[in-house]
Amino acid sequence: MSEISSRETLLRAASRLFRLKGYDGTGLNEILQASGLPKGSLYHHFPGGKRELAEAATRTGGEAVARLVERVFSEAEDFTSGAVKVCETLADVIAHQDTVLACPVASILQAGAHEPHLRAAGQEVLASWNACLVGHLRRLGEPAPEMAAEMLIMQMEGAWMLSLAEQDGAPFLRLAQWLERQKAA
Amino acid sequence: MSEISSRETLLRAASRLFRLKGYDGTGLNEILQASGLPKGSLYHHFPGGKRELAEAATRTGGEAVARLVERVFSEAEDFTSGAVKVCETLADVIAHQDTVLACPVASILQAGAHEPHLRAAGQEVLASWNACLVGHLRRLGEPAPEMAAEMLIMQMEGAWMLSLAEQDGAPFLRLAQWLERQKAA
Amino acid sequence: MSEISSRETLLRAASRLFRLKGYDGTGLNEILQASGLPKGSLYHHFPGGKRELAEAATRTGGEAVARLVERVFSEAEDFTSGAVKVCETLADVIAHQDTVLACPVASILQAGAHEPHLRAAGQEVLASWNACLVGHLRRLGEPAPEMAAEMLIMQMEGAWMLSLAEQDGAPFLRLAQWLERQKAA
Amino acid sequence: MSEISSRETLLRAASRLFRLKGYDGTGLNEILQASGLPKGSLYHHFPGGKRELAEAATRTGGEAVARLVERVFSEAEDFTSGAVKVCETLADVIAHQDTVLACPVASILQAGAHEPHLRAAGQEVLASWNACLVGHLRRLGEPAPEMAAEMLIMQMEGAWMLSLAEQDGAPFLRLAQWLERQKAA
DNA sequence: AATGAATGAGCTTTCATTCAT
DNA sequence: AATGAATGAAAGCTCATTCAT
Repeated sequence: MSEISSRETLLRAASRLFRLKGYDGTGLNEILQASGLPKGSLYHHFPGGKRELAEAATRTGGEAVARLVERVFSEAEDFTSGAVKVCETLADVIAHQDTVLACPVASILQAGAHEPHLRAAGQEVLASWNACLVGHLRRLGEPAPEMAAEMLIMQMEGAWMLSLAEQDGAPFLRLAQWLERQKAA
Repeated sequence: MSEISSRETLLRAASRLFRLKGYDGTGLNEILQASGLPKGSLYHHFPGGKRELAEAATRTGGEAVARLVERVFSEAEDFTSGAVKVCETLADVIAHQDTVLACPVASILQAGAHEPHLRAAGQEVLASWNACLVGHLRRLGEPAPEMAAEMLIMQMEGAWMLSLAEQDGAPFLRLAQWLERQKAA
Repeated sequence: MSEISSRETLLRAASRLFRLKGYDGTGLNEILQASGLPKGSLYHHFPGGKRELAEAATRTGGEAVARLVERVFSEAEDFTSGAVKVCETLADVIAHQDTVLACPVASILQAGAHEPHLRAAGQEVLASWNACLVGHLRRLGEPAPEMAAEMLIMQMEGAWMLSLAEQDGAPFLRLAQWLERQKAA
Repeated sequence: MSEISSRETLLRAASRLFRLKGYDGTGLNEILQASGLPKGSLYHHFPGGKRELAEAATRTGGEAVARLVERVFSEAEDFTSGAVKVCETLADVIAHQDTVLACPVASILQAGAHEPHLRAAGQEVLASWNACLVGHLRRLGEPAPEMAAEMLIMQMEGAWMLSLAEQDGAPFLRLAQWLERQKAA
């Protein structure tokens, strides 16, 4: 029980900090301190050290986004309404944070050059988002589901980057607005 | 003469390494070694240290992209053909690198949480891209130039992130393809 | 066990070196090398780094002097004989060193301008000497114990400074001689 | 003209900073910046670098004290009144500083262990004070002029150290008060 | 599945000094 | 008697990790 809790606590603190300061900008001590766990406990839950913790945190963060997409598109009537709802929800999540956190994938991809496992974890998460979207778009009869899915992911990644720069979720709202206009046209 | 060259050399090495491994993932020693300069010379050219060097490198990298956009859109006949050309060129640039480097803005924005100057530099570069695009789109009679410009930037940032994940410029080519289809529709 | 020993070793080496070369003149590497301990171990025992180490070393050195004063004055029959004995003992200690070390307080007080904690540590040590002396002088029926205590401390600090300049403990012997003459008068 | 001024400016800034932060705690850049002189000018006026500058600054600071002693004792009618006046003047000087500066000799003596020239400079200054005092005391018919002179120097060095600790010139006033009581007795 | 003391390589930065002009 | 760019050694400190318990 407390075991699960420890791992979970560690993962939550790590995910937040990696998204806040990046993989290389976050120290292990910082994570331990934020999670209130004893110093030596990290290597019990994550024998692979910082790398393994970051992989797991990336997947954890990625799954949260995947769940959001899954939930929204399960009830969506078409591509546009689903995409708009996802963007609005992300803008809302960001608005409730005091600091805008980066996309969990973006925050560890940069370290991919010296940590290939992290790049692989990022690729997997992106692939999972893609698979989730493609499934729903196919079901909704979208003409080119693969392309539409990848484009939405690109746009969301871009909106997330701009939100990070502006420290405001507004780019997601502008993306939502644009998606609606595209449909109207 | 050699002064300019030293500063330039440092800037070039720094820009490449920051885009390869991120701000926090790149050590000063690494940059010095890559530029072949002696240890003490960095603080002569950049008294503000790593931070100042990264700011300058970000602006340098940002200007290169701005020049590309400017050159392409100066000769473009409409929004789509310009956007497509820019994407194809970036895909081509990436294809000629042995490792895919991140967008110069994305690579330092992550450190913005603990280095506000870097976030500001990233914001400035994004704003300069935006201004450049808006000017051309207005000239080309694009109906909503501000929105179109921001959307293109979002899509390019997203494509760059996916390219980083895949270690291949293909996402830029798929974005170009999608842009052409949008126009046809 | 070895923990205590490590901390103690570090403290001893630091105390000696700070008194020999001053706070700012002593490097951490020097202290580590003198104590034979590995580089990373300092921050384990003294998380506050050089500052914390110097504070502790100052108090350690200050207590040694306080113990000497306490021991001598416990057996002294009057102020003068106690003061003379303390001075002669210090002169003897100095004669047995190959280099004259500064007073532990004087050696860190100079850095007080940029390290307020060190000034505070020095003040505390001086106050402890004063309290110790005042207690004994009161017991011995000295007419103005506070003034006599402070004067003796001043004279000893001065003698220590002259000893440092001459690299010889003779000033303490001359102070002892003067103290005896004063009484006779 | 400007040559003399430059050297003088440098000396004044150096003297203040060495007394404030000690020899090893003061950087050359700091001195240059405080004096507003160009970077390369230091080695023209003081080819021996930091060491030579500190030697000269020590002598400069020492002479100021010697002049004070000379002036006061020229008009003094006996040892006690002269000593009291010197102490009161120093207390007054200190009261007009925002930070208490160390004795110019004490501030460089600590570095004597690795800079023998500095120790020598300190010894010379102390000797000059002693000579000045002995001359006057002999003239005034003081019974043991050498001993009285050295004792006064010791007491003043000690008072200066306590003033540094307390960041207040009061110890000099208490020394003056004690000197008067001694005479009365 | 837990701990925290211990480690040494690495970090960014400042240092006193030199040298070509 | 002047300059300021250039230098590399050394500074204090943090890092991810290991290991004995």
